[in-house]
Amino acid sequence: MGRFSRESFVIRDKDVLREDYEPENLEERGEELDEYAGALRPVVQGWQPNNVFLYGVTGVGKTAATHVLLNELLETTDEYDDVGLNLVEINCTGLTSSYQVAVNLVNEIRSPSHPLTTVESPRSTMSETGYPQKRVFNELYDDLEDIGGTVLVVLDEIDNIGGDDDILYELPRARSHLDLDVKLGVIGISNDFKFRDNLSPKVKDTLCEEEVLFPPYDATELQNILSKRADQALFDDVFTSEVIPLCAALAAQDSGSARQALRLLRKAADIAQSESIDAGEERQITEDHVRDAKRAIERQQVVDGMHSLTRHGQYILLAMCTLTADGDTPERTKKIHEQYTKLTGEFGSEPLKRRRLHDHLSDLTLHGILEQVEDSSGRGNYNQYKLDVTFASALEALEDEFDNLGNLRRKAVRNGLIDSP
DNA sequence: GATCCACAGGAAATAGTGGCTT
DNA sequence: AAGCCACTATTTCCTGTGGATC
Repeated sequence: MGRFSRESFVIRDKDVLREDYEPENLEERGEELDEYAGALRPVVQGWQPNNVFLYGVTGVGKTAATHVLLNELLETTDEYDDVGLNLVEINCTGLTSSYQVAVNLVNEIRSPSHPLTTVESPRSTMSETGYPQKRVFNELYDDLEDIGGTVLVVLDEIDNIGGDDDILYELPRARSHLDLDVKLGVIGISNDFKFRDNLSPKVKDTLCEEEVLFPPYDATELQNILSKRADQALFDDVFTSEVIPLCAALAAQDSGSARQALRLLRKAADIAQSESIDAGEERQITEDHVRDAKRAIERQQVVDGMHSLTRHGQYILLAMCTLTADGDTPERTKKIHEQYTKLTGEFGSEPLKRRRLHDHLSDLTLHGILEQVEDSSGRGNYNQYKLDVTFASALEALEDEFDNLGNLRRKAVRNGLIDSP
């Protein structure tokens, strides 16, 4: 059997398990779809669209529901001459300000692949910074006016912009204020329930006309979703009867996210698949594969997180590792700062101030690399931190970034934290 | 019980980088 | 080239908190 055999044992169609795969029918979201569709109905009549806000944690079908409904809506409006429906959709991941969202909207409209780009006015895209904010909004209005008809602007993961909600104020304003010939609707999709509360009052009034809540899936719903997907993606009888309930249960406990559940199943299938190839015969997916998958996914996320740290983030993680090797964790921020300051000295770089260290530490905590621990000394509510990943994986990640960690590794071996290489 | 200590974390200012306009 | 503009990372300043201390 060759190393690159095309034979596939477990997986029939891997695409069906991919994160970006969107089924034509969305399971278990009947009520939400009805409510959502109701909010979009004015579009069919050619009326001013509602602004719609969708709330729910990641992986509960908000984006999928949007695509399902908007496709239906496009098909329906195609039947009528008097409604010209156009869509502009962007994902706001990584965009931290209204300014950036506006620039990305403009660029999306102008991107050559966008169906709304007209041949007559091939405007060039804007750079991400440099213009006054006013200018960017004006360009956006101009573009929207050129498109005309009914325009639905979909802002996925809009909570990324945090408190800076200018764009949400400006977009609805564009339709009434600039007497444009455009019927404009905004669809905002947020993973964060609190996002609504943080919006300024002027935005809340106009924008939150319709809201649809997407609750997390429970284990039963996840099982149903997974079964449907597994039927397509996997060969028959390649998994034991506990596999799907287990994936569903693990995901339901944690996030209620279908994305997470599918990720587990896919990874478990991957593992079983490569075992099968090694063995040269089919190996069923088992509970153990799912548990291995869970571990592998978590480890990968943390390792990715560690590699994307800034230089000082790495110093701080290194400081935490040395403290751990000395058996001193959990440790108060003060001691962490001392250790960190010593380390930066050794590497000939200036240490950050105390305040900034706090930010880095809570950042690392947020990414699951450190864990904040209750202070046991009885004194005040001070923060203490310890590694929330194995020492081995932290050291491994750090060794990719630093050269001289031999001492640290030896000390860790002496203290039984890791095995000798 | 008033005061102090040591820290957490918010808000605003600053520095450095890089693009845009005139 | 000068003067804007926005971004990110960081520093400075400051308020609040809860146990410790007097």
